[in-house]
Amino acid sequence: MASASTSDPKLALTRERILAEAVAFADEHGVDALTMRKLADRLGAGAMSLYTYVKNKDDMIEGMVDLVTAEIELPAEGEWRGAMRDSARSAHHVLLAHPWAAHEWTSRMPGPARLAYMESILRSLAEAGLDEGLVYRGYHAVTMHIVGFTIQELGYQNFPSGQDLGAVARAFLDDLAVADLPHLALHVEAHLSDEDHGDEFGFVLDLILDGLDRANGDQGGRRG
Amino acid sequence: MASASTSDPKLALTRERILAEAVAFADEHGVDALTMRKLADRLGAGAMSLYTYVKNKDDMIEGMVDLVTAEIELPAEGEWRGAMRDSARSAHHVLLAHPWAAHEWTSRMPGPARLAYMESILRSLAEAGLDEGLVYRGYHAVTMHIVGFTIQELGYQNFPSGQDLGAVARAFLDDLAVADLPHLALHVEAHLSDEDHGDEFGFVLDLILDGLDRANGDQGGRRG
DNA sequence: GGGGCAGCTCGTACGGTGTACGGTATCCGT
DNA sequence: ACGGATACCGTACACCGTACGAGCTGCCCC
Repeated sequence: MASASTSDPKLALTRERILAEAVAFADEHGVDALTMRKLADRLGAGAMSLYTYVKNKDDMIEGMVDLVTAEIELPAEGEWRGAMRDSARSAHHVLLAHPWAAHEWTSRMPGPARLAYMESILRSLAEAGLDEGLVYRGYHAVTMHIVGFTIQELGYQNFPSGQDLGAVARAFLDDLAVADLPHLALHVEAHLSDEDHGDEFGFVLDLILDGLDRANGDQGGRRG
Repeated sequence: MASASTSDPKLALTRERILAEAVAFADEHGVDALTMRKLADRLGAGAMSLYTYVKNKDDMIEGMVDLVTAEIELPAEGEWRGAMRDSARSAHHVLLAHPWAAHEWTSRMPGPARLAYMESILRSLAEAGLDEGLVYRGYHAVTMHIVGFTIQELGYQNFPSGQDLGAVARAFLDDLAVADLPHLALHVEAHLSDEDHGDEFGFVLDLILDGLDRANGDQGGRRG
């Protein structure tokens, strides 16, 4: 019956528990608000106790990113386009569910889960029969799209904090010399009345996958 | 003969001088090492004096990002594919020259220079005759690619700090169970012997631009 | 000329951070 | 029973962003 969520004093400290609680905290309050003292409080421990399981704060955040990465569904075997799409979409969802993670992802060394993730993408592309150079480029294109797009997307919803985009964008437009920025004004209006612009993430992803497919037909696939 | 670079006591404090010096400092030591005290020292001023010209540190970094953005060459009028490519390449160069900037770009409100930049991309796409929905999606695809790709690229060279990628990647591979990650091992080897993989940035950019072109032919361009 | 005021400069101080260090408590192998 | 490892954590330190208010100018209006 006892919930383990906040400060059950009987629960032993472990690296896993620390990382899980840190992820939960970052999800709730943002990674900037995460401090060793506050996290320790939440775990019912002293701040310095965490350092038994964690080298330092950077190491901890690295571990958090890896924990999040482990949630991503890896590309299945078989038809590569669909598998890649599904996995990319899963990564997109996971990174949106932990809005701080994409940003950290880009500036830290990969842990074991992320290495496994990288491996799986590369394998999927290689087993699709892509030319070696195309695997190299395709890997960059796809992963770049996944985290780049998500970061960009999160940027839009993080502008102030919490309130809806509409009010912000409105104020934004009113403040600036809209007359000088007509296309931007239109674009923001489009954002306001979104919903029916559909699946942007998938749109660009398909541009990339189509391009890889086509490039492969031109130079590699046809040759074999 | 007197250089104005570091602490000429006669130079008046201005927002422009502060931002320029802050950018220079961040270029040299990274944005994490940038503190108000150290920056003030460099300017031959007291830390609190900066606050006359800058609301707070966040405001300052916003200004720094905007200053950097102003270096980007906007897309020229005329043939849109070439113009977009040139501008994207310019943005890519600028963001590589200020390695901290791409990361900040994604988490801060745009200032005047960035608004102008956004406007110019949107205008270029619109004047290319793209369908309204394609302008919306194309804008996101292109800008996402520029900063996403650059961030990813910088991630690779920021792993430790300063030393060359080769040694790091080697150590990296040796540590990990390479046998379990064969495709990743291959990929890292490819990174080690780079130089001839060519223009990755342009490769993906072309995938996107080609895709937009094609999508426009299918639904918009043909109709008009 | 003089008095006031506005704006720039910045010393000091406060509440916060990450974490080094050393002390204590608890357990385990002998 | 006891010695040593291990987990825990209180205290302290250096450093951070920045609120506050005191000093110093230089200008305007009487």
